[in-house]
Amino acid sequence: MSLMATTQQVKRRATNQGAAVKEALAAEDTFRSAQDVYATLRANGEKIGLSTVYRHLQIFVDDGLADVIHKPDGESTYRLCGDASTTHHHHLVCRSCGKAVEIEGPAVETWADKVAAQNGFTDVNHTVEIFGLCAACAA
Amino acid sequence: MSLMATTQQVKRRATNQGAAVKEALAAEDTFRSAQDVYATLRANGEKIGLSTVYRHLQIFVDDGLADVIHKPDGESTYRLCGDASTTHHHHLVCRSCGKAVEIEGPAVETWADKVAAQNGFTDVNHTVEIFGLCAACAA
DNA sequence: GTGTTATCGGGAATCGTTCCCATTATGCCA
DNA sequence: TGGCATAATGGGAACGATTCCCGATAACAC
Repeated sequence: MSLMATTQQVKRRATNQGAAVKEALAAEDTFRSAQDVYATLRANGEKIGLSTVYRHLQIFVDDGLADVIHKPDGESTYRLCGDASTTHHHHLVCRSCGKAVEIEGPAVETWADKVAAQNGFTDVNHTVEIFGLCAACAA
Repeated sequence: MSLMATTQQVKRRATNQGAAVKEALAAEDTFRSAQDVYATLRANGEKIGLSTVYRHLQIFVDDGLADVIHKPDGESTYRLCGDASTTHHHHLVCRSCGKAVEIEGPAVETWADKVAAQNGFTDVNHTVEIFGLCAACAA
């Protein structure tokens, strides 16, 4: 994103399901799919529907509480990332286990904006994700 | 990609359909979805099935003739990019019309590899796509 | 030509995600 | 504290992109 970084939170109701989803995400520092989170919650005996999981994940993203990564296979994965005030950053993600490390690359940001401007592009944003095998999974 | 840059082409049969798909892609310098290409071909009276379009697009990717971009909405889009020997590059893509400009950022490549190495990640690759509105679409 | 076999294509199947809507539960106010 | 307005829920249907299956078709070699 580049414009509208407001992230204005709308009033929302506190529900068990919402808390459960957040908790599930908070439990791991990996990017997890909606289906995955749903399965985990159900396995824990949580009473929640798939729609609700999707709903909350999207809300977290809208509120700037979570980041999304679209895996090459098309699946969307989510991960809580600090709070809404955290600066823009990217991720180094393990292809195998999903574990992610937040990284920053100021140079990339400016480079992206410059290149876009040179080509007459406006309203620019970019995606930069680095995939690899973490030390643990390499074994 | 970082390893396996071999791009070994298997012997393939020359078919009208394969040629048609390549032609359709070659006609525009924009990233286009399989559905889009299929619709265009059918509109042109081409006799081809959707499966075949997907098949050839995937073949182009495997042979290193085309690049893929997974749009945020999950749709995959394809574009012919020089030939297999072309160097690794990224794209500046118009969110609206799909028009793409090939860009290079040597600094980004080295930065990505360095960051990954520092965190113990191996077998690294990365995706860098810049989205924006091209001058034409901004109007 | 003829035969072998890669390729085609249409429809069924899959998969992630969104939509719909009657039911439930939260938060506010009296 | 009780009751109400309405946000949130969830299960199943709907959807769109992609893949799979497999009998029919067409390339290429001899």
